[in-house]
Amino acid sequence: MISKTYSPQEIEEKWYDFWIENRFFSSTPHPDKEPYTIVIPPPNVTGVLHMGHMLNNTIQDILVRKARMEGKEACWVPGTDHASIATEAKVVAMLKERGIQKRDLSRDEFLDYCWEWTHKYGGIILQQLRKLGASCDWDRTRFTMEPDLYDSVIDVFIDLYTKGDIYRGHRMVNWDPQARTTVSDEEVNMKEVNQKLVYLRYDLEDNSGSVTIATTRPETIMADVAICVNPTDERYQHLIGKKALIPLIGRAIPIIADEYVEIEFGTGCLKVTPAHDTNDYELGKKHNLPIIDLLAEDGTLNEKAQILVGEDRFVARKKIIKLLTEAGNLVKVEEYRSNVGHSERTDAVIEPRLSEQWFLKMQRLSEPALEHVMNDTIQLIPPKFKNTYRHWMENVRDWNISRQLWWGHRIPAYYLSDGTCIVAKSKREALRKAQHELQLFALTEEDLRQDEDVLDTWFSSWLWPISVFNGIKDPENKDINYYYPTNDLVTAPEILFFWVARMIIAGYEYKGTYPFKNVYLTGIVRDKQGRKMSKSLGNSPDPIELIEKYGADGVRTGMLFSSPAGNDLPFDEKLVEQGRNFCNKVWNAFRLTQGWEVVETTTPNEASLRAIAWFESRINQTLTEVLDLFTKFRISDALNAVYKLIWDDFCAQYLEMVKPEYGSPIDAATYQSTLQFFDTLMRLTHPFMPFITEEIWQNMGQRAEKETICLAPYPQPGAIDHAILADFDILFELVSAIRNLRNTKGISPKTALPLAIRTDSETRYQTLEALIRKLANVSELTFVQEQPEGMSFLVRSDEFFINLSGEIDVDAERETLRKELEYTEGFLLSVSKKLSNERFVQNAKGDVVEKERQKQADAEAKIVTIKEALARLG
RNA sequence: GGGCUCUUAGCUCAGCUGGUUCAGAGCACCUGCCUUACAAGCAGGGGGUCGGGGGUUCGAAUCCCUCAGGGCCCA
Repeated sequence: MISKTYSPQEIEEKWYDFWIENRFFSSTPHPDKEPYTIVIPPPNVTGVLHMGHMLNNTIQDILVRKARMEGKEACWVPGTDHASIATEAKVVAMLKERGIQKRDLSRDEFLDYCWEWTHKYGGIILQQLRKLGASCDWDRTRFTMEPDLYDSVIDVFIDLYTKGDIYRGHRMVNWDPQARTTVSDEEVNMKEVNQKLVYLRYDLEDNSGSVTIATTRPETIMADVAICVNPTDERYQHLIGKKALIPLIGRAIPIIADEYVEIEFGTGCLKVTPAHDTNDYELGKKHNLPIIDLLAEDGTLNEKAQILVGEDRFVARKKIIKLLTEAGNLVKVEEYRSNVGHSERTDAVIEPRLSEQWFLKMQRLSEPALEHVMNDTIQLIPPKFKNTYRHWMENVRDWNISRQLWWGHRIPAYYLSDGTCIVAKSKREALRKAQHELQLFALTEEDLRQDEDVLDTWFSSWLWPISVFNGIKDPENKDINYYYPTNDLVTAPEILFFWVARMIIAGYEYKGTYPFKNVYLTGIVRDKQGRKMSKSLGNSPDPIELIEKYGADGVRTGMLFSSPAGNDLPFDEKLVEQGRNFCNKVWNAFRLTQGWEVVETTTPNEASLRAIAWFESRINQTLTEVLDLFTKFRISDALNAVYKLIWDDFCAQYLEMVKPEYGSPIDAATYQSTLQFFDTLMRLTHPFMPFITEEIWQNMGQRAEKETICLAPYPQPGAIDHAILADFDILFELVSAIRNLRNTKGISPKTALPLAIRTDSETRYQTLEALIRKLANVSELTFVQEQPEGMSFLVRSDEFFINLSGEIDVDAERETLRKELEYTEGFLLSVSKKLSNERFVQNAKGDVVEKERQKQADAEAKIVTIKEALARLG
């Protein structure tokens, strides 16, 4: 006997192993088949599965499974990226536990630990994806640090450098003093914090007075190189050209004028500190001011500060206020709220810092990437992201691609002792270049020093759709030619610029075409309070535990129930519960059919014949709808349509129609049709719920040894008989009305009732008679012209009577009819008003007017029926 | 401060290029049921002036303006 509830645990592993053993998900180029390709957004190699991954990968799996069933050569490439900062942070923490400091290790030693970490934890997230049912081609698993992908990154760097797109320069960058590396603008989170705005008096060098400036960063005054006022500010005209003395250290700096200074802010006098503020840096360049950098890379003050050397910037800030107070330079302190950048990785306050970095020029590269999104060659879903994308691309800044880290692709630049820089694939290559191009024949490899920095992780993942097929190193290989451009990319909107835009750029630069046709941007999974789910907040359920509790299919559908593209998904375990319940529903429908005794000798009864004809059309109608929703990437809506088809139409209606009497067998023809429908439904549902559909599909008939629903054809819609669908809508209304009557009168569903119908279309009800009897438990069905004894009610314009001995509440019935009449008359009035409005008849489209006329006629007929019924009640 | 976006039932959302008295779905809720597939279920039911105001139109949840509030991105 089959279990009463569906038990996913026993089934999921069995089928996943079966799929893998038979390599159903592995793909090779088949020139005669249409390819369908997705590359996974590579998760951090150090990561574990979170709710965002679940949503994201469920959607990818649905798309790829459907394509596979549609006969396409489906290829979903999995993999991970090396995540420089995140991985280093974890490795550093691991070393700390073992009592080892990163700075005590050589680069190679440290990298050994990184690999150790990667090998230990690197596979976890991919293993977890299997639990979800992900149908990736695991043989193609890639990692951004594996040799071919590593080489691709280096080759691209050299290529872009040779083209003149990569340059080295001093720039103000975002410095994370805790991680001791640069981070990109995108990795800086602005947070509003309370600060102190400190007013400081600088005495003039000529003793003619003083000037007061306001600053939030008093610890940087030792790096001041000027004081700037607005040239139109009358208060300070007399000061321009004079010199002021920096408090505590007494260095003289000029007072200059520039429109940049806001007269209203603070005192209208700005201290200019080019090394420690981006705007000041620009101002300094404009006025040819020197640069004094008083911060070390760990955020402490260096010897250039002269005082407080070695103190952390925040400690120094407190201490210097005390010193300034003692020296009598402190005028006042105000509370001030402003935005301060924090590192996404370490949450340290970002320091604008001047340093030598590598940059990629974005202007030329971004042009095709902007154009082809705007003209929909690449489609963003939902399209509202086009605006955001354009805004970013039109204001794109050069990309700082160097990171002061060790774990990553080391920049292939080699320096001679005089600082000359040679970009080459290897030290040997660099040496050869130096010897030939610079005529330095005496040079040895010992004289070359490789750049210490690695490339930004995104500088490897932007090649992902190409490099996973080795399309950089071997541009004409079979795989890249077949699978590229890929079809769909599914990812989170937060990395639209980090990653998506840059992949598009790389696609056009290296393949001359788009990397993917559609970008589906999922929502962000949030908790009930609207907060983003994150590990640090601890507000996220463990996805694996969820799967164990509800089953992978339940979790997949649960996540999808309320997640239209681009909209956030407020997660609620109730959704997953609903998903599990759905599985159970399907399971029990299967149980029902398995319990039937089938006899070959009898033929289908009238109810079954009608039911089969109806469901045939109904299934085709839904199929058409689902396929259309898929083309619009409305996956959640597609699931909902499938859900309703199975639960409402198949289980609640169809199965009840064909279900034999208790203890009676079912005829073979009806049984076969039902199984056929079930088969179609399972194939339709398989992309959403791969495990349970495979289990049922395998058990509902004889299957060949290596047959799988994964490769069974996806259902295609056939003809829809709209007349029968319309008839059944009336049937359902009628059955509902009778059940409602039973409910309000307290009549058991087991009590059969006689039904009389007064109608102009008897044939319609004649064809439905068997079903009316069965679904509403009607004992006899007659057609009448006059009112018989009993209760009456309306469905559309037809009147129905049920003889309930002695239980008629005439007043209540009259009241119901009166309400119905009132409503219908109101309806008729509004329709008639519309039709008597000449401008409506003139302006509205013909079919709209025609519809209104139909409504008018229907309403009039209905009013007549109601009035007659009322008249009979007296 | 600039740009984008959103506001519809108690909750989460759907309602495309205006056209049924148009206001919908799921969950939640209420009533009655252990009916021989399923209580993770069955049958039935209530619930909203579509954020406020103004405008365009024969007709507005849908288009325009404005106000209020939320979110995201950028400075």
